[in-house]
Amino acid sequence: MADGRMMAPHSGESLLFLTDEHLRQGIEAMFFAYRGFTADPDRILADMAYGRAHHRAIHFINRAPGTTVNNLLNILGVTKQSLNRVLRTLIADGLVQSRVGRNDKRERHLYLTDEGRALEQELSDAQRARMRLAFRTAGPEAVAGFRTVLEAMMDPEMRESFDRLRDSCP
Amino acid sequence: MADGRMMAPHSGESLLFLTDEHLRQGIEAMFFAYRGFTADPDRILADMAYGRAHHRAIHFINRAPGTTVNNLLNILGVTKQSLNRVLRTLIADGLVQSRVGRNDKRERHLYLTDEGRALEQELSDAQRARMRLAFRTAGPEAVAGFRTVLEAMMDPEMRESFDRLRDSCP
DNA sequence: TTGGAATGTCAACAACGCTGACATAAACTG
DNA sequence: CAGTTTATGTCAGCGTTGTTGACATTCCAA
Repeated sequence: MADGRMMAPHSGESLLFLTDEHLRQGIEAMFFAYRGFTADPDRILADMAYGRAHHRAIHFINRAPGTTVNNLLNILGVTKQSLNRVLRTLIADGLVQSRVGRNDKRERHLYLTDEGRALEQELSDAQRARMRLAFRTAGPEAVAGFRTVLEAMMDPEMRESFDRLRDSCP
Repeated sequence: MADGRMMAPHSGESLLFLTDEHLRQGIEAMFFAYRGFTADPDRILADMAYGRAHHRAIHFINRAPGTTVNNLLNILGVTKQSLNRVLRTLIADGLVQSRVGRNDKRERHLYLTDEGRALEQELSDAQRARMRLAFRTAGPEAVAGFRTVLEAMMDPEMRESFDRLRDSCP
């Protein structure tokens, strides 16, 4: 099977970081880091009737107010039925407002209410605090490398969503 | 609320990468990259009756053969009841073998069978291939930064698990 | 105007987190 | 050494969130 250790001699010292052992460490680092990444919002949400799916919806509605259900679907990469359940509770609880489209009445445009924005703030503050500490600890060059590798790890469509969101905010 | 933009003037140019906008990009990068990270194994597992939880169990049993249920629990960060359901199916399907402890008969030591090792190989090959491509695209310095930031993002206990696993393999 | 495509909603099911109750084995205590 | 406490693992049941299937509404094009 594809063994990184086998190819190192061909490629010289500069590719030693591609041994299977290094790749496995990268894989495990992703696993453990993602747990930390979601830990703080998860703790906040556990007290309410919400979960990680609600957080994601709230995050991206805040990021792109007026977005449609379909658009949100593509960003989140779940089925509309799954998203719909989450949106239903958020709307019922008054965190999200859904407005029928002006031009196309099939579409629903989504906005956070004041209450929704407040929860979004609370969640992002917690998540940003951890990210800020990690970034500060690691330093600017490490952060640049972090972002480069993450972008290279995305599927092309996700990469597009990511770039589009990035470009939409100055 | 904690606004990175507000603190930039205090800290000078070297901390500009800590603005809320940069942090949010880091957060979204984690989200999209993790989707890519799990996409390939998920595709393989979807055809079987297994999911991501089975992959994680198989991965760490392979990494530390003979580990106990309790030990696996601490690494995976789930409840033993949740892990037990996964292990039960893996044992029933002959991918994992569970042996009663010699010294302490309460413990169960876990090993992959040949069949289990085969699935592990298939899953890691897919995941490593993506990681290898990302690492190669990004280059060694970016990879170093990637690992530095991820380690800084972990909770201390996860960081310990990560280090212990890393040190256990030369 | 009618048939198909797009959008969103409702219903039911599977994977996988969780808590609670329990059996067994080990360890401690009087 | 008997009785209690602690540790480990198993079984049962529930909640969140993913899935597919069926359907209503709206738009658009033949």
